[in-house]
Amino acid sequence: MIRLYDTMAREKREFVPADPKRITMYVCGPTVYGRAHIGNARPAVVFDTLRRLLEHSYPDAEIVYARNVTDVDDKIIAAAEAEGVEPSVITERFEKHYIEDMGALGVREPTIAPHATAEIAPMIAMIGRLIELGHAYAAEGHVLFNVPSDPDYGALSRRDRDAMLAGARVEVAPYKRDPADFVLWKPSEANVIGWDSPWGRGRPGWHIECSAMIRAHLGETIDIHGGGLDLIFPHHENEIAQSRCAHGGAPLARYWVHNGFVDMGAEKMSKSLGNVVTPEELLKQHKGETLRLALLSAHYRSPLPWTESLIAQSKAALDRLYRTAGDMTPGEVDPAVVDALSDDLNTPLALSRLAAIDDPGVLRGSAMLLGLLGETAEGWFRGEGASTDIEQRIAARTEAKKNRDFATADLIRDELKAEGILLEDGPQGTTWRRV
RNA sequence: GGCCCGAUGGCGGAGUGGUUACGCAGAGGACUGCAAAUCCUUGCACGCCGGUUCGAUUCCGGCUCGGGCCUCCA
Repeated sequence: MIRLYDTMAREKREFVPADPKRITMYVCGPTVYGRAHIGNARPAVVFDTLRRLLEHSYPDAEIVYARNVTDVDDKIIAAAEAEGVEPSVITERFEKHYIEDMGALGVREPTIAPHATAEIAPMIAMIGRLIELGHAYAAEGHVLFNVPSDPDYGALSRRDRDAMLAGARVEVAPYKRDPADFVLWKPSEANVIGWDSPWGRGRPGWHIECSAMIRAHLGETIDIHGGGLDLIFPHHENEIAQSRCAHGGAPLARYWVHNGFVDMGAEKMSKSLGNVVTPEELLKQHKGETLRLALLSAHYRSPLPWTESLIAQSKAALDRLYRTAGDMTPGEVDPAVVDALSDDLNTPLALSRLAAIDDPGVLRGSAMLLGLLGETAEGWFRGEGASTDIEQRIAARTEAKKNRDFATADLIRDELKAEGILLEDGPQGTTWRRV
């Protein structure tokens, strides 16, 4: 039995899929205008791990995991203008990077990756439906969702209208009927990317994108909707309002799962704060798997302080796990690991249980549920590349040792160490690894 | 200001009404020509003040500190 903390209920709930043969999960993906940072990678890794758990726990079910790509957005438009290229040049480049970066962290590609620009028709259809039903209105080329038309608005973020407006940081546009109304469709000037619509040439707002794509690919009600804590309000609140109002009250998602932030120092890592560190940079120094373990070392809802020490600890922990697992093929999954993950994806507890496994096959099989120990110990410790030279020098050292010429033996060992190769003398002879 | 979350040893981080995980780092020992790795042993914690209780790190209240959201954000 899997239990998940549901943000809507503010408590852990037993996960029961609506259809045990087809489990649907949607996670808000990247807006592809720049390189992802390690904070962006957290939801990718967390929900990738949840997906692996679902696949393990529901072997007979189809697990449909959708992660969207937002490829129309004002930041994309700005980036394209700055480079003097079409927006698609920007979005294709950064989507490619996103897939590479996440792939390096052991994140599998989702089942479906809908792109906003390819789904304009369903968005227009949903907006039209909301207008028909009196939940939205057109004004000066915009279409706005009328928040007061939805009595349940605010249920996810637990805010009432006064609270939402009290601290509003943005000026209220004059064409809004209500200050809380948000945009479903906005006009595009002639030189800006846009599509024809009943309300003129324009482009979709951010929130409608997810609602329309969920409906198109997964249905009116999905099992799990995921994303970062900062998306609860307004993004997910607005998604809920759009979808529920367009679908006669059907709830958008049965479980709302939100991950906490990666922190730099005391505050969250974010592009607007400018305190980001990217997988791109980190991968020059560290293996992706080390970064993945670091991201899984705290519970997904807790803040995760990102430090050099965390990376070093993760690396050391993986060295030990790989030493135990060796090159054994994956075996049974340890039920203790499944239990830990099944309790609201308690990855730190699962990791501690991994550390207690002696059997190499069971260890590898269990670790792979977390997307870890995916390569051989040989690959982890030695990497790719020729090694006959190394083997020859080790043989020379072994010969020197046999002659009790320890000066020569130590010289060879020191030389190799300077090249980043560490020798270890065991009962079966000398082995080596890269450090 | 409103809403929400958190505070655990040198670091990361679970968990629990009573004997306090686990990992990393440290110390000692075994092993080793010396190392490394491994194994054994080991020190170190539950923000503050009250309350409930036979007993609280764990439950309740207050406080302090930190963080998040309040229409850019994973």
